[in-house]
Amino acid sequence: MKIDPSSSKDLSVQIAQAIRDAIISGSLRVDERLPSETELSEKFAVSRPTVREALKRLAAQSLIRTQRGASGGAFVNRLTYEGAYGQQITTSTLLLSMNAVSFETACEARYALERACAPIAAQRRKEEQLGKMREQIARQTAQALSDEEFCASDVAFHRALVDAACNPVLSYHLAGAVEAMQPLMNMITFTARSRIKIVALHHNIADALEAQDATMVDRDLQELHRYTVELAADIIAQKTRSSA
Amino acid sequence: MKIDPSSSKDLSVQIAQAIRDAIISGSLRVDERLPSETELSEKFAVSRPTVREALKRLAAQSLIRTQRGASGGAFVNRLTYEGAYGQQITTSTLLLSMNAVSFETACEARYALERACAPIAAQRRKEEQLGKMREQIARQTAQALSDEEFCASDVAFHRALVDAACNPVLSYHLAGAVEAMQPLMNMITFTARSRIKIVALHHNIADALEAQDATMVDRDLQELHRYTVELAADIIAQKTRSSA
DNA sequence: AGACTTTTAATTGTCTTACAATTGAAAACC
DNA sequence: GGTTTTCAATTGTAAGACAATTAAAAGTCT
Repeated sequence: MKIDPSSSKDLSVQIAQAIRDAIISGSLRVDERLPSETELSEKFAVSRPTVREALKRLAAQSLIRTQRGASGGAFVNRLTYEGAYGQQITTSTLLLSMNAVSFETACEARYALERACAPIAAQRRKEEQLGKMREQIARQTAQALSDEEFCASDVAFHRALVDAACNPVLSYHLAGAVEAMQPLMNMITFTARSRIKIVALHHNIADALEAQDATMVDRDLQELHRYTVELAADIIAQKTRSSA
Repeated sequence: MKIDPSSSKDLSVQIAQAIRDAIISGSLRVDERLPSETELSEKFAVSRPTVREALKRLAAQSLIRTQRGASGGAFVNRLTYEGAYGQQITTSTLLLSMNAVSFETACEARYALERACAPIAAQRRKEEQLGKMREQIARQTAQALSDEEFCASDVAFHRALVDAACNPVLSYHLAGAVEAMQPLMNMITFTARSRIKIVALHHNIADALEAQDATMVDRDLQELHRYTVELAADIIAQKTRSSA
């Protein structure tokens, strides 16, 4: 672990990089304790605030966690699926919100990926995910939900569908695609009629999944995709009209 | 912008969160300059090192960039696709390496997602991506590549395939799935015979894409998936034999 | 001896002050 | 007017101090 003080890069960046490399290469294992901040500052020949800035960088990526007190210190984090989901979702959401991605583009990506999960999900679906899906359908049907709540329930339904594939890596990749759409979906106002149609499709999907009919699931997802884009197009048309 | 000093959370975490929220909500716009560290420390009533730790957290997520000198400071970053790709890939790679994901699981996710791009790619493929694919095929055929180089070229080929769908959101999501497999793929030794088979499939894929034959692309990707898993299974069997 | 309490030492979190390095802009000069 | 110099603002880094936290060690009582 050495750094180059003459490099153009900031010291805290170099130190963070050095520790990151040590973690990735495996020379620092999960749950292993890093040297104390004082020791690190001696090792790298920098001040403690500089070491701390480096550690905060790593903490922001949840590569390490810190604990106070005797026998405290910085520890290498296991990157859990839950943690990775979170990072994935915030990055995806930010990417979409900052780059003026069209609704069509984001929606196309989302449904393409979701349809990829469908055949696997149809094959492996368990009672647990089917239950979650039906639970969300019930929410969407019975209760008087706001548009935001309806949208959140929609996301929960689709996540259950993805999870039904029983492939955590797939769930991880899809998390970003599905959740990041939520801010865009929130712009849509779901009328009573459109809700009925969406819930009906959700019903079909859950039934088809239970019957392990991958073709049917795919068809309904396609229809849901088409209909969602149609709804969004209506909203945009309305806005254009009102501003004209 | 206020924070709660009595909260159980660290001040630098709270400050980072406050600024992050301001960015996400849009009250801080892209390329806008944040107040100087001194001003922030007065505003939040904390010391400058604490503010700095907060800023480093944000910089680690590339939400901001800093510049020294007069008229320097911290600026809100636009999260570019390139930047997001990078974060996506490192997170995905770390997730796979730290969680003992089986080759089959990761491979299934990757090919399922890639096959989702195929129909769109077949429809929209441009000369540019076809060229890149053929270029990588040529590399894989002609030159004497190490296993790592062959593998890297393979990744480049598949990224070109994904990019052919002309949907940057899709490319972003796939970047993690494809690139994160590389460390796992690097464990495979590609014999002359297996290379010939893989390159033949790449050829078929490129041809089918040019002919806009989505069905054929899908079939070849399935075969590539099957063959890759078979190769990996051989390696694992060899290792088990040699250790027994 | 065993359970409970107190002390202690290690470690991170934060503050203060200071100086170095960088850089754009204003001022001075030719 | 153009060039150079100076300056001031800002981030980067350093050093030292104290507060807060926490686990372990030491002490104490039953």
